Amino acid sequence: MPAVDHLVCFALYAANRTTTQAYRVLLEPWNLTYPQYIALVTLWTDGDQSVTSLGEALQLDSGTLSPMLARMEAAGYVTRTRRSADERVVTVSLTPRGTALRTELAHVPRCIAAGSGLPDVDSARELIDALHQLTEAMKDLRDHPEPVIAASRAPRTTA
Amino acid sequence: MPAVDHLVCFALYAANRTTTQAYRVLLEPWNLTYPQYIALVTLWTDGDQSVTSLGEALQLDSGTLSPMLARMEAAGYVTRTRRSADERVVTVSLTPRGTALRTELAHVPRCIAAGSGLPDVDSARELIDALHQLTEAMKDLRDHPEPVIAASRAPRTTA
DNA sequence: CCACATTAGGTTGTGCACAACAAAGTTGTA
DNA sequence: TACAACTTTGTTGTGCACAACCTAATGTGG
Repeated sequence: MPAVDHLVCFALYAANRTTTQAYRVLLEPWNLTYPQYIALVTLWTDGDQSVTSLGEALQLDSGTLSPMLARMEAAGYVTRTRRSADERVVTVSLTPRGTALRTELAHVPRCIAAGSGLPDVDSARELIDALHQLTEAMKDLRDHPEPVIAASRAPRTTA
Repeated sequence: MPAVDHLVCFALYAANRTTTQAYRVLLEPWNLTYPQYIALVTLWTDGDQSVTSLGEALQLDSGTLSPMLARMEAAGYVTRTRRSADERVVTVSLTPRGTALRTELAHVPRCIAAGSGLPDVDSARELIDALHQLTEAMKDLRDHPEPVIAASRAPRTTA
């Protein structure tokens, strides 16, 4: 077994890429990527909204979203219009075609859920909770990096 | 709470990016990225090896590794030499500088482990196992995509 | 030996991520 | 009303990921 397989970070990294690959197979007929799909899920569920709002939901910044939304607009799934009340804000709206995808892609979450190997909703929620906790812990670490003490003897786990 | 937060796939996606961001803070002084770091971990642990072997360990293909290893060679951390016995094979070897990083970066896994919020080695292993199982399930799905049956009523979980 | 398939690695093109920066609009305040 | 500070979005440059393709080297059957 490769050395990195003992690290939480690598298990996360590998699982994320493999999941993205599974989505790729499902989404390819619509020329959609996984990040584009979750943007659509957000728009379907929470409705048309600003770039910033979408970025907060997906935890992505404008450097990622601007080109991605431009591609989705070119594909005819969304439109981008500046609000007259505040010309800084761009509202991302679903087109009829983008709205129709909600029905066309209804099999996607079913395929993923059925193929996930997770036996029920509770085990899925447990995994989600564990990942959310890890995310929050890593945000702390990212935003408050402890000064490196060379001689530190922190408790040892294998993250 | 954003709609996508109920999906296993998004929890995975967000946790992976946030973990990478935490590593970025730790690795930035050495101009290393997270994928470069796990390549080094593999070389430190399993020794010099071919590009293919490294790709199997990290689950990455030559399209990703070739440019990355070229950057690591330019940084002076590894060398790439063709084997005389089989000129197709390139051996990736640690330079003295690359080997020295193992000591210099010894704080990195400690910082991540201490900041991960995982209380002990057992809980880390549980999470790793759950992620490995998910990875294998997603590999199955990726490699054997079931033909989409529009009327399928698969058991519902929220993956 | 020769034609062919196979294998290893590299190249090209597209799409995220993200840091750093730029530009335009809005707001608070002197 | 000026004008500096702030907000929102977009742009640029770098580095993964990965599909598709290419080349060189090796192996294999005839």
